[in-house]
Amino acid sequence: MSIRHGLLALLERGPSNGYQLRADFDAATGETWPLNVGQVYTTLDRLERDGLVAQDGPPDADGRIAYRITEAGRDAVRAWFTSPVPRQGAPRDELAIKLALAVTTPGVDVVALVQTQRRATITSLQELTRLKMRATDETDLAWSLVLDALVYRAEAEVRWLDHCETRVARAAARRPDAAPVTPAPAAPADPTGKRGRR
Amino acid sequence: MSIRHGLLALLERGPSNGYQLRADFDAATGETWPLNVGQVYTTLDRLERDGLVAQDGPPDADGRIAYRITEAGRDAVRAWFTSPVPRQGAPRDELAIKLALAVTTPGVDVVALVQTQRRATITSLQELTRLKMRATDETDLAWSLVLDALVYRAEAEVRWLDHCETRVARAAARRPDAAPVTPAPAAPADPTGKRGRR
DNA sequence: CGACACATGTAACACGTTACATGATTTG
DNA sequence: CAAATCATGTAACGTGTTACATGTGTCG
Repeated sequence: MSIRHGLLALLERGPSNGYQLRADFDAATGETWPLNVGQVYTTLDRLERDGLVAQDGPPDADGRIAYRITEAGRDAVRAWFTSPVPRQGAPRDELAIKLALAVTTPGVDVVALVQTQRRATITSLQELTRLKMRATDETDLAWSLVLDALVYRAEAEVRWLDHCETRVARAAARRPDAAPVTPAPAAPADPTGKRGRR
Repeated sequence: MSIRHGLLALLERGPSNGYQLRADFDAATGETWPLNVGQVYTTLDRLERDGLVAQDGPPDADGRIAYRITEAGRDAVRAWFTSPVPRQGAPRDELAIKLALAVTTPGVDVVALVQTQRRATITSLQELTRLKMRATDETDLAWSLVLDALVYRAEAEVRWLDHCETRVARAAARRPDAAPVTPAPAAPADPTGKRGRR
């Protein structure tokens, strides 16, 4: 839904066409999440269908089709900007899920997993600081803030990974667990199941 | 893709059926991202189509259809657990996009936006600490780690929001900008900057 | 009996991605 | 001329969400 709202917000700055909107969107987020052009057109169609934007006259001499935001669209933008992003609507965190399953799956080297991820996150963190040198406050506040968001998140991820490592180590110490590597043949797996957790 | 891999990982612990898998998935993540049952069945179909799982015999007396993981599926799980989650494949951060567009859209009260979001994040942070009291290391390590991930992320978000506020204020001070807000009824403007937290 | 948990599935829809197709204009 | 850029669009596919339909078994 970020694209919908993003395009709407861009259109509040004045009528524009799909190609231009895409460029503006990419510029605003510093090409962090590049936007496919086709996506822009389909999204514009849906926005028009929902009455949030309207074509601003016929295509011009160069074939450009300008869209303008409607009153309903303006309301939607206002609502978007004045309401917080819902916390429970947050997308699934792949890394968190992976770790949650790793610690409950026998034969997974959780420590190695954490280490690998940590290295990857640190690397992207370095990449981010390299990018940040090019986006100073002056030139592009928006992009700079987006980069900061990624940095803050990555840093939190590293801290969380370290936290996980100590927690896992502590849990492993508490009860000397099974063999740390995958044994080749499969487990028997109790067909009488029926009872789950909870 | 987290669901695919999640179900695969659960199946590596032994054959199971859709209903049970859903319960296990929810249990592993502490009902943080509840999984729709129907989704499980369609995902199992796709996994079977791709040769990563296979039906483990005919339905039993109670109508249960057990699936088991195949060798290819085992490879996929191993690959998932041994490779880091790609940083550039990260989903769009709605909050970051919103703020990036807010600072480049005239007539948006960025400070108010930040404050509103901050309050919401703090609230969900409190909710999380409340939940954490129920998930101690002993009872459920996986859930506890997931909650920690959310906490770390939320804390980072708060820090980032504070960071944004000062950055925006500094930028606004540097160049006295256009009309600050849509003049709704009682907008107490507050040119002193709303400084106070942290 | 009626309600509820168990268990499987389908249909409709929204969103996103990739890839391709079509033209007009510019430029080396 | 050939290639790149501008600009619009369509098709196919994967994934996710919600809602509904169906049937069995259990229990108060």
